[in-house]
Amino acid sequence: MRMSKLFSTTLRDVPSEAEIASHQLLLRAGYIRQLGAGIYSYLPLAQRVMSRIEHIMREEMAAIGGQELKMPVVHPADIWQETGRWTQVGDEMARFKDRSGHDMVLAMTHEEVVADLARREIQSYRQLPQLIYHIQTKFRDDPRPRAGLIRVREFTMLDSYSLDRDLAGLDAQYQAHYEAYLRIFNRCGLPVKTVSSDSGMMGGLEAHEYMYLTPVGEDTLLFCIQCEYAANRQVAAFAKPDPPDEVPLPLEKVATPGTATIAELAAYLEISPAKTAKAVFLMAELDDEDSPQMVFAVLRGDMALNETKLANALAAAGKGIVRTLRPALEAEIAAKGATPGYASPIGIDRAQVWVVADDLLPRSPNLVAGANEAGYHLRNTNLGRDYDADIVADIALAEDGAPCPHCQGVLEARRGVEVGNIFKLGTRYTAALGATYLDEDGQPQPIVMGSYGIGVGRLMACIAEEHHDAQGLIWPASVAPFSVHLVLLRGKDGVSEDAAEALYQDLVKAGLEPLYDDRDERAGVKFNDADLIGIPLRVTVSSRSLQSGGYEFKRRGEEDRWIVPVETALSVIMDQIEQGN
RNA sequence: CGGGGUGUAGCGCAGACGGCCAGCGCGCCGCGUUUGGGACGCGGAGGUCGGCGGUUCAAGUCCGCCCACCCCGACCA
Repeated sequence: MRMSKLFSTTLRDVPSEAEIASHQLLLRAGYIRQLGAGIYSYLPLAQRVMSRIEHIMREEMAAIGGQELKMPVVHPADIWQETGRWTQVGDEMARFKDRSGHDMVLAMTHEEVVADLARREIQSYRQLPQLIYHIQTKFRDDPRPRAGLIRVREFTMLDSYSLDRDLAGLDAQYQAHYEAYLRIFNRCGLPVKTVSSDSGMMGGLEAHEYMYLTPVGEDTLLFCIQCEYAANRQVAAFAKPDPPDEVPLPLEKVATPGTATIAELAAYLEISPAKTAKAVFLMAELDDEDSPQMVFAVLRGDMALNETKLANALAAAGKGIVRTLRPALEAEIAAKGATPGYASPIGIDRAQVWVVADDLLPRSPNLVAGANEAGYHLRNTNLGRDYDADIVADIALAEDGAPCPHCQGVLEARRGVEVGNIFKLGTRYTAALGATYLDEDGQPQPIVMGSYGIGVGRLMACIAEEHHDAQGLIWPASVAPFSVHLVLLRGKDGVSEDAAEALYQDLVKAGLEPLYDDRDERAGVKFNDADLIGIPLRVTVSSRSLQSGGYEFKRRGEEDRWIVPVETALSVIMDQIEQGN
C-alpha cells in the first residue's frame, strides 16, 4: 500500500474527546473515526488489524471444531418473545417496526437465533455435539458509551455457540473454549486473567470473563493474593467473619438523635458498625410485574450491598427476574410506613415490602437497628426472633482487603476490561424454543447450550492500550496492519526513489504486505507518522542509508538501527517478519 | 436517567463589552528554497460561529427552547 493513497491522515493534535491512550492514538494515527456516541467507522488501518485478529479467531475456532456461519443482525421479535427476553431486556435492545408493523430488534446477541436454528436442524443425538460461530455486528444501545473503542454501542463480536446432548458435553466444549480463547488473546499479545462472573442477562449455570487488567477498565475484579480465586466484584464471595457467640438480649429502644447514617449511629452509641444492621430500600422492576416492587435489604452495618447478588437472590427465590434495581426515593419509603434513616425490619409490612437479609444476619445477634421513628433505634434486634426475612442470602459486596472465601487470604481489587466471556447456558433457550433431539430411547431431550464471545474492536483497543509509547502504537506482529513500513527519503538524484520502488515491488511480489511511504514529505514527518502507526519493522531507503551500504532497519519500540545490504534486504525483511510472528 | 462540561474551518483553540469583510496555530492547495525526527518564504482555498426562535438599528456575543458530543455516577461485552 502506498501511503500517498492511504485513506486516512494522521493528526498532530489530540482530538479533544479522547482521554485514554488507545482512543487518542487510534484517532491520531488514522485508524478510526467517530460517527456518533459509541459508533465508529473503522478506516483501512483498523480494518486490517481487525481482519488479522479475526483470522486468528478463525484458526483457533477451527482448531476446536468450530463451523463458521452468519446469523442476521435484524431479528423478528417473536423469537425474543418466546424466550421471554423481549420483556426482560430493557432499552439496551434497539427495537423498531418494519413497514408492515411487525416488531423487530437489532441483534444484541444470538442465543435465540441459534436455538431457532437448532430446533430446525437438530433432530437426533447423532447430530450432536455441534459448535457454530460467527463474527458479526451487534448493537447494544448502551446508556453511556465511553473510552473510545472500549465501550461502544455497535461492535463486532466473535460469537460462538455449543450444542450438546448433556452437561458433560457442555463441560467439554466449555473447557475447549476456555483454552481456545486464552490462545486467541495470547496470540494477539494481550495479557488476560480469567475470573468467575455473573451470567447477567444471559442466565445460566457458570460463567467466566477474560479480563485485561488496566486502570482504565470499568469492571472491578477481586483477586486472592494467595490462591487462585478470582471473581468479578458482581459475584465475588468472601469469608464473612464469625460473629461473637452471644445470648439474645431483650429489645431496647434508645434515643439516637441525628444518626441517620451507620457511621453517625456507631459513633453516637460508641459501638462498632458491625454491631448495627443496615437498611437499604430499593425499587425492583420485575419482568412480570407492571409496578415496581419495594425490596428492603438488611445487612450488617459494616458491609455494603451487592445489587447483582440481590437480584440473583430474588430470581433464585422465584420472585421474578429483575429488570432494573434502583434506590427507593424517600417518598416511596415513607409511603410504605417506614422512616428513612431510621427504618426498621421489625414491623415492616411484608405484604408490601420484601425483606432480604444477608446470610450473616441469622448468626449476628443483638444488632442495633432502626426503630422506625426518627431519632430512635432498637438495641438487640435478632433475625428470627424479632422479625423474619422473605429471603436469606449472600447479598454483601466483597471489597478490597476482604478475606478470600477459599483460603482466607486477602482479596485485592483491580480494574479491568472484559474482553471476552463464556457462559454455560444449559437449556434455558432451547427449552423455551423447543429445540430438542431424540435420544437413543426415542425420547425428546432439550439441547444443552453454551455461548462464548469476544469483542473484536474492544480487543483491538486493549491491545493498543497495552502496546504503545509516547510516540504512538506498537502493534504485536501478529495483528499489525502491515508487516513492514518502507520509508523513502527522496534525494535529488532519484537513486533512493528507484531503490525504494524496486524494493516495494519485490516485497509485494514476495506476498508481503508493505506500507510504502512514498509521500513527498520530510524525514521527520515520515518517521513520526511511522511511530504513530506502529508497524513492527521500519525500513528506510535514503541516500544516506545507501552510502552506508544499504537500507536502514529499525524495529518499532526498539532503539537499534542497522544497515542491511541491498542484495539481502528482502530476505532479512522476511526473516524479521518471521521472527516477529 | 441524575450531576458536570463542551459545541467557532479537517485538528487544536481565541473572540463573549452586542458594532467594519470572524481570527490564530497546525493541516490542506500553488510556486520557490530546503531535505534523516513534525522546515522556511510568498500566494491561496476553506466557516449555516451546533439548530430553531426571540430581543435589538445591529447577535458568534444577550434570552428561551432543542440537538449533539465528552466526563462522573446508575447500567453493561
